[in-house]
Amino acid sequence: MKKSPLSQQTRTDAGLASVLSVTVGRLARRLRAQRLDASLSLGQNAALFTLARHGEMTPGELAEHEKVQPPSMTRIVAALEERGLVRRTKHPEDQRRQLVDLTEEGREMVRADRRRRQAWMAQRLKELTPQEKDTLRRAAEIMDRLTQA
Amino acid sequence: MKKSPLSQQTRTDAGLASVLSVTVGRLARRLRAQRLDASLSLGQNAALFTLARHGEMTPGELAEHEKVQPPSMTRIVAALEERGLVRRTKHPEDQRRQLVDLTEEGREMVRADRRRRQAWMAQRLKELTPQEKDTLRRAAEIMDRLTQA
DNA sequence: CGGTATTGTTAGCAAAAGTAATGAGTCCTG
DNA sequence: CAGGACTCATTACTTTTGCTAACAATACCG
Repeated sequence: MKKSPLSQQTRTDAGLASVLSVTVGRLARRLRAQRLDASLSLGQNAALFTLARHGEMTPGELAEHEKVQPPSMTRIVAALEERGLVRRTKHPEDQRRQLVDLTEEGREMVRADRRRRQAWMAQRLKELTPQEKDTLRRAAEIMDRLTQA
Repeated sequence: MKKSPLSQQTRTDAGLASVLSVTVGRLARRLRAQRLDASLSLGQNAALFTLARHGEMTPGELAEHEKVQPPSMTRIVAALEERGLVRRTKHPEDQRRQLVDLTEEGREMVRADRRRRQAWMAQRLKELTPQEKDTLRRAAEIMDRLTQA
């Protein structure tokens, strides 16, 4: 089995941290550039996605989850609301807070976005073996946990 | 074996594409925020890292590799040169081109950065099993290939 | 030679996220 | 039960980071 250049730098935790940082940064840029139609920004998509996965939550929780500062989330939510993709309701027990949730239109957008992303990534994914895709699947879960900690 | 919420969305290529996009975006933000001292931006680090890995190359090649446009790389290289981390020399056979390479100081910075990142990530990585770290290692290589395609 | 292509840079701009300050609402304590 | 401290979201402003377009210098080719 041929040793790839990368593997030589990932033996240590520090090496893995470096490689992962660089790779993740590059892939994030690539994904941003890929978003053909300027339909939704990456952040907007992420918020929508999170709501779809976890259900309604407050802007603050959403910001915490996405690892952005509250003002950034305010902007994201405002943009999504303007487009009718989310709805804001007052928190029943605390008038300071709000609850953000997807509208049916928002849910459809999540589905549409998933189809759209496939246009670029599916080409790449198609070239991967099932094992490699499985690796990515499991890595996504692990990275997800990393961001939470 | 308990089924995680994520796995339900990654059965299809499109689902995997979505999850990966969101997770990668979030982790990239997290990493950016993590860069404690304002030592180097993510992009600067990535360029440095690439030079450390592949040796000297022209700004254009570097831009191509990092998936940014040439003007962006101009700025990154200028910033690195100003700090004495890289050196620019004229290409021996083509006066238009330049060759960018690390200085010894740059090499030390790569090492220092690796140690610095470890401060945050090592905490997370420590909680992972060897198998999980291996998954990340292999995923990094796969994602690396994805960005090249 | 003279025109075209390529490489890198400069200039100007736009998107996205951050910090600091503000307003509204809640909670707690004296 | 009033006043002060705290919390959540927002507004205002700045920073970061990348882009496109236009340009200068060099190389290549007919």
